Amino acid sequence: MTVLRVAAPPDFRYLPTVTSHGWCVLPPFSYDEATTALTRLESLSNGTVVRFTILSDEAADGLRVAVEGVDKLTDAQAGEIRRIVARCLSFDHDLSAFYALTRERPDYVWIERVGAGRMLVSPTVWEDLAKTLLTTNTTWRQTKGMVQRLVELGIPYAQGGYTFPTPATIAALTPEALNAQVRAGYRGAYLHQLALDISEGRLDPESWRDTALPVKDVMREMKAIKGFGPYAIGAALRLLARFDELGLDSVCRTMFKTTINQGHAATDREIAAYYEPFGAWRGLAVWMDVLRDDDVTETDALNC
DNA sequence: TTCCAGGGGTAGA
DNA sequence: TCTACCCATGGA
Repeated sequence: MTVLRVAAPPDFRYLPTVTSHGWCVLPPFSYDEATTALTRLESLSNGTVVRFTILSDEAADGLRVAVEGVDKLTDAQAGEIRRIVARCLSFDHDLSAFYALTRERPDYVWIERVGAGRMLVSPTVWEDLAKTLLTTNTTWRQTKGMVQRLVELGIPYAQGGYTFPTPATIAALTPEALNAQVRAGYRGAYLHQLALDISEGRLDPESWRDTALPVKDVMREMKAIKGFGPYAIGAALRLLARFDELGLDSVCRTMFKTTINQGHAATDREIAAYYEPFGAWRGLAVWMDVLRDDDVTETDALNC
């Protein structure tokens, strides 16, 4: 086992980022609530399959990353793992403009105080899209089951678990074979088509990371993906640190009803009006309200 | 049996 | 833009 020390940005907070939503318990991530360790299996670019476990190292203002699966890490492998960790924990995300907005509203000052706002994301946009698709019109429990069965199509790690399968791996299956394994219902065909479009070069989700690319252009490409409607687009945009869409789902609507609207159900239009003052940050503001409600980060909710 | 879940596609107005 | 209806899956 090799331990890497990874420096984090000054305003980075480990726990609010790792538990920013349910991704931390979807393989190839796993989360140990007792130790707050975040673990992930990854196939490095030279084919080495590693398992790395991230812990906060507050004394060093950074992270401690324990890497297993390779006797001695090369500099290139260590660099790759550092880049993956930085990406998954949204190191490069600048929240200062959002925090400036929240300082004007007493109900939202807690966000900057605890250092929330960064989202846990996957190393590839493909993985985030696939997982987002598997959250649509289903329960969190079933999402976890579908993702577990999906990663069983990835590369196995000797001591257990799998890496996330590549688009090419999924595209190489027939839609029927894919769904025989994943049991994703009607979503299976959408997932297969997404993998096919990426692996054959018709869709390049990684290009969406370019911050110079207007969000409207990203949304146009997302809308063309079967299975991606308003919720999935908003959720996927949030993981790309673009918060222009609300991405409302049943969790958001329930939160709004119970904690903001005095128990009264609101239309999506009314919810949108409430978050309008947050402008381009509204998608993050609504998710922070969900987090404050604590339905998403509580162990029961994650493990149900 | 029916309902519904971190909804979305399609057809028709 | 809106509504009605359909869509696999599995737990309640």
